[in-house]
Amino acid sequence: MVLLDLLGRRWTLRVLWELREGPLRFRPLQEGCGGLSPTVLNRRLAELRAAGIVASATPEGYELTNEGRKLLRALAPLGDWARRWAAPSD
Amino acid sequence: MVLLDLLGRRWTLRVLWELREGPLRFRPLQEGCGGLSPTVLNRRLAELRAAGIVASATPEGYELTNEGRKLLRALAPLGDWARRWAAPSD
DNA sequence: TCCCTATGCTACCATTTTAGTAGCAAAATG
DNA sequence: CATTTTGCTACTAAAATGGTAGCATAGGGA
Repeated sequence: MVLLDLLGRRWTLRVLWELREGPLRFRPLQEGCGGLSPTVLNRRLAELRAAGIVASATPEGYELTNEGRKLLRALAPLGDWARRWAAPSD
Repeated sequence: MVLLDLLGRRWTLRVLWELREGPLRFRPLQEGCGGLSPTVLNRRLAELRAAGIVASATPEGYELTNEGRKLLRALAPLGDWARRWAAPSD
């Protein structure tokens, strides 16, 4: 599972998550991720761009490609699970 | 997303993946993950047990809890996406 | 009993990854 | 020009991971 290797890196999933509602520029994205270092953010962006999941910075900022949006949709059930999981009263 | 923090650690997703078909003992699990160090495997197992996703070693070995199985099902669309993604000819 | 194996797990240290801060070059704005 | 914002890199320290060895316990023969 090459995918697990890519997604199984710190901040990768989080970056995708931050981009779920539209383009973001470098620094807003950085802050959205809780202020991760530009070093790592840039590395993750490079990896995600190489994988065709995130598009290079347009005038609007970084955004998901079509593939990226599909990936995010594939991740949706995970979000549902997480909500129930975070609520121990269920 | 606390979940992203947990899953966004090396080998976490992989460990879940390895346990998808049934219980595994420590060393087989280690080998299934490509020979990751027992240090990290043990840490990941501890985290997953604390999260209620993996059950402590029974006589059969480690296995997913009900929650863990649900999580794996939530991860299934991800696997589908990954297959298409890994095949650029699609 | 003793020996052998397998179990889960920890100690130790080297390597890799990430964090944290500063700062650069290019483009846009005034 | 001066200023701001852009994406991004350099640098060092901290943290995570990798790799190997080994422990304590439990079980199974001889």
